[in-house]
Amino acid sequence: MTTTVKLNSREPVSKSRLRLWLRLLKLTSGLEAEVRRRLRDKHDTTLPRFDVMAALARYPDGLKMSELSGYLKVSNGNVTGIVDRLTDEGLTLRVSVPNDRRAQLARLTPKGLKVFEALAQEHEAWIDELLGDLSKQSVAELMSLIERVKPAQSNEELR
Amino acid sequence: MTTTVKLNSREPVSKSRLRLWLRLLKLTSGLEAEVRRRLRDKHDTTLPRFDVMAALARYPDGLKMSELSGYLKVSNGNVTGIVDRLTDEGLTLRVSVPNDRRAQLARLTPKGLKVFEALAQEHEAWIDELLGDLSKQSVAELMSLIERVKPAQSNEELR
DNA sequence: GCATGAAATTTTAAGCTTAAAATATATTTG
DNA sequence: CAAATATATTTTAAGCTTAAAATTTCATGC
Repeated sequence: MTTTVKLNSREPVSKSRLRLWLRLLKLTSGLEAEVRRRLRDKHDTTLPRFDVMAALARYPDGLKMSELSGYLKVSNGNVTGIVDRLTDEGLTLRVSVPNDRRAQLARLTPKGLKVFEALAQEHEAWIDELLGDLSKQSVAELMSLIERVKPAQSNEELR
Repeated sequence: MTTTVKLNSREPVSKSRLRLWLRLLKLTSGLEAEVRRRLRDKHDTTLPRFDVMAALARYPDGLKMSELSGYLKVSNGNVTGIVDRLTDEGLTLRVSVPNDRRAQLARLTPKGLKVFEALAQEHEAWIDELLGDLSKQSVAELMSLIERVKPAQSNEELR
């Protein structure tokens, strides 16, 4: 239940924070690249498409385009394109909103839901495999350390 | 020097690994977005440009285009475009390699080096600020936990 | 009711990214 | 040495991403 660590007191903390950041970035970028690769090679899809489907799966009644982009923290124009392409493939559709002809709900089609559920299950297995070196304890320790970084939680506004 | 953690034994470890992964991704994406924002707003540049300059700063004699893309783990065509634009701005240049007319070295210009050094100094301060909630100890603990994940180190080949 | 401003979305322009094709040069091999 | 193969790089096509401009519709105030 404990971790013991040697501290290098010679180095200023700003340098070790930078090294940690670069390591963190290398780790997440590498894992993310592997997930992208598998999505492409095994399922002919992409991470952005997966993210959009995951958001819509969580909201079965659909999300307005602006809600979707807010939820995913990407631009409006961005989701326009992704939903366009998902719609071309029959995985999503746009539903008009009563009493507001400006807005539209994006929704998963039944096919889209089915595709996403299979994808999500595989995705969880991939992560389990890729993080397989982390024991339950290490996972818990990492989670608790990560939570200490403010922007992680109050992700809303950093500016 | 120790960390104590409550373990939720109810949850399968695959689920907690997935939650950790999503948290990690949210943290690094948020921090990276903030760095990109500052590079753009304060210095009218981008993270890929910064990464290329950082690589070239580490190799003052220059890197072949393929070495550069290998070092940064991006495609060949990718660095072609970035170096093109850096060269347009007078920050890099291409030097032909003796005895091999196929290859070219990318190098920082003196101006490029000056620009990068200022940028790098600010960048380190940003990271120090953004990770300011992590004590020296937390940094060391995080680093040691991260190192446990295999792909982080043997980044060469996941496939 | 009509003008004005606000809100929701799409379009546009520019850059990043990749895989695959194309080009140019080098090396190997018959 | 000529042909085939390998290597280094660029080009191309498609998708992702953003900020800013453009469009459409709604709400407010006169």
